[in-house]
Amino acid sequence: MVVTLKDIAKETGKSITTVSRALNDYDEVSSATKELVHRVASELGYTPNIFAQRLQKQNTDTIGLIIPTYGPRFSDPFFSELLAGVGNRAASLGYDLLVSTRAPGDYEIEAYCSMTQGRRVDGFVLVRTRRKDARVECLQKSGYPFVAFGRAEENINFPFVDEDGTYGMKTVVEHLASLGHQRIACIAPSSELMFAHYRLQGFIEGLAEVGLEADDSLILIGDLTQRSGYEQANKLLDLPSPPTAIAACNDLMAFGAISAAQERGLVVGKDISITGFDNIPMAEYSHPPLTTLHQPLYQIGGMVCEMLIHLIRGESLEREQTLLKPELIIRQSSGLLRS
Amino acid sequence: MVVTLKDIAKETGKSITTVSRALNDYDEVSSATKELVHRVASELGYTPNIFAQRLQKQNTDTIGLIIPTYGPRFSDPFFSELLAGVGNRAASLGYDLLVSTRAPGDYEIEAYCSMTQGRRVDGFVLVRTRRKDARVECLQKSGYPFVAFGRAEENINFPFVDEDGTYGMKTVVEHLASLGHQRIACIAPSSELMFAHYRLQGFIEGLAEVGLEADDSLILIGDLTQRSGYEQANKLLDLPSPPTAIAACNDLMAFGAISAAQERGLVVGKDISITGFDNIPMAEYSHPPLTTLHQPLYQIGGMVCEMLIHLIRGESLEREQTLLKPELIIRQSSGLLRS
DNA sequence: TTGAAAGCGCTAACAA
DNA sequence: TTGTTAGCGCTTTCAA
Repeated sequence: MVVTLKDIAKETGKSITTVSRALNDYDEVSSATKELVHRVASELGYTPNIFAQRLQKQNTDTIGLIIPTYGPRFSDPFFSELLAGVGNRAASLGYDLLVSTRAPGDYEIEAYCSMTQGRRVDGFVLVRTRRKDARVECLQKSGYPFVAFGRAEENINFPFVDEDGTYGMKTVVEHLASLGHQRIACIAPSSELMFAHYRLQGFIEGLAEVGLEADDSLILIGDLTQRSGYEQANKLLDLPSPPTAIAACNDLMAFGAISAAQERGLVVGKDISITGFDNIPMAEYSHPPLTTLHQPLYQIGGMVCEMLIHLIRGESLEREQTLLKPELIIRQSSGLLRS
Repeated sequence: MVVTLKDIAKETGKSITTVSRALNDYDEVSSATKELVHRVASELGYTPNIFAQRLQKQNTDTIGLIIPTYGPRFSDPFFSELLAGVGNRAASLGYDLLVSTRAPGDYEIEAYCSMTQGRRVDGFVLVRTRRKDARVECLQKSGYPFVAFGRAEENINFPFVDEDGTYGMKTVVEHLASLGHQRIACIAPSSELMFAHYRLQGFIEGLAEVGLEADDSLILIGDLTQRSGYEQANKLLDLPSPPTAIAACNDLMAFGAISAAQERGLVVGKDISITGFDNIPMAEYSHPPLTTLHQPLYQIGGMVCEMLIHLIRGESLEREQTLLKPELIIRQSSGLLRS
């Protein structure tokens, strides 16, 4: 039923070896034989058995991506776009993409172990690096190639693509300060997440650069969801002297903050300025449209994937580590301080 | 370097066969041998070579999921949650998940072909069925097991889980009518998508049931994105006699419609009612919180995945086809008609 | 330019 | 209860 090399060999009167060589376009095979073999192969509808190939070649032509799913109702537009970027690039380079979804924690590492020990994949794309990242340790120990979207702490070295969150948040603070804001709050995710660390650092440095004092009561921790943006913004707005601007560290939390402000009758962009980070497609059509920092997730996914495949193939990387400058997109959610 | 059965055989003095049988817990192996083999195996850090197993067993223990990515900036929270549901269930049942991302169209079918012809997966999860669905044809022809999230046209039969969109939209229309709305508009995706077809049908039937006339000028086509919700809502609001309520066929478009209304100074839930469908997590924390229909995507992903694995294992399904009743979640985006 | 034969690591039919 | 042997479909020496 399923066509194998053997069938083609029988049909053409050649040996299995010759057929294999012809199909793999070896130089030593005569062009007549090649043509014959190819014709018969396509007539019979031959497709190689990839497991036989993989067993023989001891590789998998597959890359692994383990998506950290926060919460039971995991629904982050961030990952859709990244996944599309990784997936499409992998396909175009002839690689399969094995995806696993795990909540961060113990079981997450098991997923990596089962993929590495079972040699199911040739390498990994690692997303959303963390300060003390067991995944990085695990992969470095196992010697598996991987490329991360995100950096680690200074002393740990690996190939990555990352956006310069520090720079990004600085430009946001600068922007808000230039609009006259002096009490600027920040809703940041736990600094356990490296990107959050860098963004928060940018927020603090940004304040210093424009000559504003950092006020700890204006820095709250969120969990990246719209809900937590809403909750933390409410806390900020309840302060005796509330901020006139809120810089959220991602768009989703910014949306939540906007809802909280609007619920109190504030006009966002006038009474209060709120900014995000990521520029997810929704940011353009929210009310008001969101001032945020653009992150080209689809492209980043592609870059990371391509770097990984180079690594897997033993090729050297043009750049081991890339830091992208996010672009500030000014929309109507930020505006002049009302005097 | 890599430990194989051979190594364990050498170490224990048993044959490769016995070792294999011991590790696979065959009855006929003496418990002493089993224990010995297991001990040595774990001492040596043995893990089976899955490709050898798959070559031998002629199966893959892998299921395929091809995500249709609409547009270059694919960012649909819908799929994140579904993916998590499928992925987690697959993992817990011992299956790998091979994901491919393709824009609907010609290349999409290629992805299915390469997965089927290469026998890379044991079966497929099919998402977002379409009226004339080349994927269904392709899979039915190839005889590959698959389970869909979504139905096809009446004459085509396959296992699926789906939400009853017709019922859902009827309850929405009923709800809006009970609030006094008479001019109710609908923003629906192209009826090419089966779920859109059912939802639109529910909208129309719902109008009839409450004794309202359907007005074609109040039914516009969107593409599921926030942007198109925004654009279509603007068209509706520009009508000489604009609707007092808009039922969008998904949450994202509802958000876009809300933005459009708010931009004109309308208070959503008072001056105009706007509803969605899906109840993505954002719906709860938007401004105003969105009246919508809940779809348990995570659970649906799990169900579909589990059904597929039953099918792959040749087990019979408890239910071949499941239709879920979506629950209406009433929030503040819908309210009494202003007189 | 081609073919025979070995082997990738595993499972399973058959024999002992 | 265990071992021998064959074979899954492929690639790759080695020899002709």
